[in-house]
Amino acid sequence: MAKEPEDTIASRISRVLADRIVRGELSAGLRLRQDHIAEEFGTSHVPVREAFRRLEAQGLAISEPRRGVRVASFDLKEVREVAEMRAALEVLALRHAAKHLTPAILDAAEEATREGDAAADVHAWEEANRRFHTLILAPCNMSRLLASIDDLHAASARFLFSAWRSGWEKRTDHDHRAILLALRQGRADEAASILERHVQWIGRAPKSTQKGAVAPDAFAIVG
Amino acid sequence: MAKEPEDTIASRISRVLADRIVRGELSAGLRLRQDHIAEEFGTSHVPVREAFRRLEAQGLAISEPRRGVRVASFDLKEVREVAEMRAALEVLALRHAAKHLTPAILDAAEEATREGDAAADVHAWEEANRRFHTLILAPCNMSRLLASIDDLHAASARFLFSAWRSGWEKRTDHDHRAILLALRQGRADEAASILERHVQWIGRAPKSTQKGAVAPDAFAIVG
DNA sequence: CTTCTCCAAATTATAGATAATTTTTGATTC
DNA sequence: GAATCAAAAATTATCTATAATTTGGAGAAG
Repeated sequence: MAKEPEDTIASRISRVLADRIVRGELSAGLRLRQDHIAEEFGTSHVPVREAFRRLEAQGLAISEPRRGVRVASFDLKEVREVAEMRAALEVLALRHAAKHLTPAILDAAEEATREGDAAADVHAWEEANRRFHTLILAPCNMSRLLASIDDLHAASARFLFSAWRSGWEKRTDHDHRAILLALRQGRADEAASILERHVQWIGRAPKSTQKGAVAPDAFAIVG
Repeated sequence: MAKEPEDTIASRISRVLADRIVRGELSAGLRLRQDHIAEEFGTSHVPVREAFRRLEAQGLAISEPRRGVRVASFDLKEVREVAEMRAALEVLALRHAAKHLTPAILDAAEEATREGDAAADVHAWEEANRRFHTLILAPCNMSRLLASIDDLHAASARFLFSAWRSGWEKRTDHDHRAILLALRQGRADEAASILERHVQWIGRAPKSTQKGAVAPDAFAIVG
């Protein structure tokens, strides 16, 4: 057993690189040299180039012909753009998912919220947050929509991690609970409008401090 | 001069293949054999594989490891999904674009609508239709959003071409004109809601006739 | 100190080879 | 004649080696 679900080398590489970029281990603008990466993964450059194409499509890397591939940079404008796209698409997904939501799913989503509240660091919080959103949206059963949302979520997480590089304090996610309450009571429209506002909080007036650091309070809700 | 804007062979291949898939020249389920394609384009298989990754990300092809790549199939459910995503994202784009629209842009969009009304075949109509949408949305200046809309537009066009394989009759696009009128009068919200309804007409009850052919009238508006 | 030339490094792409896997074909059996 | 299983062919996925092109910088000339 113990067979890995990643079948091609290229997909494994793109997954690992995407994770590193999102977590901030590879900083914006950094050049991704195919030969180095090939060496690290013990492969040739061919699957590496395929992985680059995938990252490019996800918006995590940009490729300039004959000049190589580098980690995509992102500014506040793009963060807002991603937040608005997520808001629009997650609302759509929730509208379709609502009628398929079961109490069991809502309980699992509530558990995810609790885990987020208890998270020790930003990575644990993000993992729980992502699970919450996935749980309530997946029942829409629209694969293309869910894939797009997933890519946007990764872009959001990247911003979140970069902003919260240092310092993390526990908080309680009231929006998640309000969404769940509305869903339990069958008020799907209200749940959707809370979700819309909730997601759009990302990238709102980060008020960077002197040294480029960012004030954590500006992101009271980053779901 | 006459230098082509496509710099890498891989991007050229993916563009040509995407066009063929959208136009229906490559039918759903067809296997894309890398060596054959490599031979056709006079290249090796490496850029072909890169092109495959791009097509996969666009949802035009699906790749099964060790079993190769085939043209993605699509059913009515996915067409509706794409239509709803387009509606959500185009509304978002228009809301941001509205304040940057100039009379010159609106005139160009009106000209595109006229060309669509006069189109001799479905390909000419689609080209004009696409130009209309691009013209009024591009000023939102959100590159990621516009790229997503473009991919969705390609998926829509694919469905349109497959449904309208035989038979094409001229029509007048009242929705486009209503959108332009609302924009000229500064009623962006109304323009957005017409656009939302307009785009969602795609994939509504195609009522296929006996032989799998589709009744053109079912797609009175396919924008 | 600026500008120019030239060289090294990196990317893009070609060609050919190999192992693994899928598909097809063919032979054998019931 | 149909079904089944094995051999053969085709295809994918990958590696190695190499050519062409381009960028970027090091060092020389003004």
